[in-house]
Amino acid sequence: MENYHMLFGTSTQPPSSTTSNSYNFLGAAGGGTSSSLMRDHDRGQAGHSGGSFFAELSGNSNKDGGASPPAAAVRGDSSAGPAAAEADRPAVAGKRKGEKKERRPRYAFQTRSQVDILDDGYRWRKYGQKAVKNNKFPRSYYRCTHQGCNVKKQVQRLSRDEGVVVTTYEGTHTHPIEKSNDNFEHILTQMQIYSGMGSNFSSSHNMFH
DNA sequence: CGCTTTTGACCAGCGC
DNA sequence: GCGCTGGTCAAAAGCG
Repeated sequence: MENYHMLFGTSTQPPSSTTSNSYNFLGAAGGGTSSSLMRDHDRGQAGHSGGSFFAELSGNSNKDGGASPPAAAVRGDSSAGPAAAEADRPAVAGKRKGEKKERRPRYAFQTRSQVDILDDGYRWRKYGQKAVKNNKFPRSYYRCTHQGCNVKKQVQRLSRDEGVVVTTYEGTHTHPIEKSNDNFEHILTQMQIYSGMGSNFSSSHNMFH
């Protein structure tokens, strides 16, 4: 798993190692103020234009900065649900406890694959699926089944390139991999990364070997 | 029998 | 203020 972590990076390591297409893990390095991550942005346009895809993924942990990010994220809490609703269903007010916005690094990368589910050695449980506006393919939400491991992952296939799957990891695993990541390593080799210039990525050649 | 997937509904943030 | 979009939950179904 070491390598895993290393690859994803921590952004601290500038990709100076090689100018050639390195992995496009958008490291976190948020500006502190958690701007809404890829909210509207061009999103679908991934095809061309500047390398940044997901723009900045939040992740900075500077809580000490004072300006704590809007904790509003935690839904639930009072939920202010009208009494009526309560009768029907306890609403979603499941988690009252604010998770504390622990720094949750996000790493996104793209792969060329026929299947959405890449076996990275961890066990994931799907907890949702939603159709996004610009993509005809739905986005799937996964969560690591390991207890205490809050890592989430979302997988989405680009409509413009059905062969491209965008995977976004959120958080870091606090437990060892269950399976040999040998397989995952293999996947890494096929990771495509096109940092924006269309010409470059094409060199990916097939991964079906 | 246990776990995973599926699916609809709900909720919060943002844009208009 | 309303509507849209995205993210999550939870109940039920499905599969090994």
